[in-house]
Amino acid sequence: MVNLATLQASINPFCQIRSACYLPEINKEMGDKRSYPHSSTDEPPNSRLFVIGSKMLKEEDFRSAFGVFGTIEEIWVVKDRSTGENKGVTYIKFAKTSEAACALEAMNGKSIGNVNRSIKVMIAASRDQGSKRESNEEEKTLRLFVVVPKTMTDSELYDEFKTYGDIDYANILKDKETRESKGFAYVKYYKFSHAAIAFEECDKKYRPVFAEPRKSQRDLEMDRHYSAPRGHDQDNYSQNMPIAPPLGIPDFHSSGEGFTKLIVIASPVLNQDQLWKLFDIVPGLDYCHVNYEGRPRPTRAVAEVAYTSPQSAAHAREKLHGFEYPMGFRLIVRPEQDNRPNVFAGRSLDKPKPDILQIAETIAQASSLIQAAGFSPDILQAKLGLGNKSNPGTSMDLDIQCSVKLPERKPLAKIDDETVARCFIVCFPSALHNSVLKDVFSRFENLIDVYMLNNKNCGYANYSTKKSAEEAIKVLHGAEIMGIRMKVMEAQEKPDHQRKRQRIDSPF
DNA sequence: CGACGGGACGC
DNA sequence: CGACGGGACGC
Repeated sequence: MVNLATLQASINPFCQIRSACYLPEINKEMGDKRSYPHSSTDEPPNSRLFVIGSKMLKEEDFRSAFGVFGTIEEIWVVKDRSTGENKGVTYIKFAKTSEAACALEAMNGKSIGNVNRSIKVMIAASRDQGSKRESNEEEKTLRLFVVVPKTMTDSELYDEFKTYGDIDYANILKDKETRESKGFAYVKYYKFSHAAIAFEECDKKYRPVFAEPRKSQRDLEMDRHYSAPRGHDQDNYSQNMPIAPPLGIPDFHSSGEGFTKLIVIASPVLNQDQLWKLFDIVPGLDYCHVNYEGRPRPTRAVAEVAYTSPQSAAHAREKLHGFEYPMGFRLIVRPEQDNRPNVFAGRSLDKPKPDILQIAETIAQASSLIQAAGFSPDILQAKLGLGNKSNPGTSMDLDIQCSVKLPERKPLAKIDDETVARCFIVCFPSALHNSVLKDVFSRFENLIDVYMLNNKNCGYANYSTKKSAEEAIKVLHGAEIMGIRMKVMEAQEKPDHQRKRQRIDSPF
């Protein structure tokens, strides 16, 4: 038996228990589908429990034990169809996911009614999948998949969602090469009830869903076993890492042997001349050819960069791989042929780490480039670890070519600020890249997000203050940026049916 | 002259 | 041990 006190004690603080005032409603007649449209489905997700217990337990036993956690929509004690015998399993449908979560966490393993045996409480599998269980069951109740503004960082996401419970990790998905946000993220909690509260209470703009579980380790091993039976695996544990480490900038210390040609992945806003100047920092540049990939507008530049000696190529790779140029884009620099001769096996790499003199030299060499490209030298210094206090953002300013004078960049909006003003943006003849948009529109404070619609030349910039949107319009409307003509005007209100419900914080 | 985004994890 | 019933034209 459990009493209310033990229940309360076992319920976590993030889970709001329904008080007695809800009980009369619970006690009214059940099974009325018109008032509980979801009672026979699993909506909202993970709101239906599957309870294994004694065949002696009656509906009322479940009602009195589980009713305290919230609104029960239906209790179904399964009986044998022909004999009518209680089969010892029961479905309990709650109105809310968090209610089911609290009930599960509090009641699993407890005994109820007058039966001196513990019950087992699980999330009911959806009706169509029968009784078969996911290989890694728990994950589907702990992990949310959310849409996030492109301007959001991992730690902002973490801070935003930690208000609902203890977070295992909060990872924004990023392009493997450019490291730009893809605009969605996983947030994993340690407890189902925390994930459930986040699912229900977070701002609707995040469009949360419970994430589909990743393939289990066993499944992955099976796959590997049948496809590529090579070597040992190294990382199936990343899903359990607290916060994804920034992808290392691997292998800075490659030997100066084996390759003279590099493949460079870079921002599509860079032209061949800019890339040439950058790679020409390292003596021995032979040529630099650029192609642009991505339709309808380029999403990246792919350059073939060759040096006259392997030492130069290795040096360029070492200095420039992972370098953020421009803001938001890390260069990817790798040998054209990555199946290098295995010089690593024989001897250890005794090449020293770049020392302070080398770095200083690089900076000196870079200065002319920086001048030419319109960067400020202290940003590069900061980037290479010598720098002064300024610009903690560690990213470089873009070389924005603009027909009008742009203000300095300003802080973005606080992460939970609401959009109060929107600019409608039209680019002609083609859309500007995200990183350029972000740079330009963040010159007016409190930018929330800026984006172009898919395959269109128009988009929106969202601000949390009306003043900024107005200033952006005043400055940018009619301007020409990177050769693109801009129209920036006040956005019409969304049509009614697409307006998302937003929190209303204003007292008025 | 353009109007309302986006959804899956390195093998 | 242990996985899917019942209801059914009304206000």
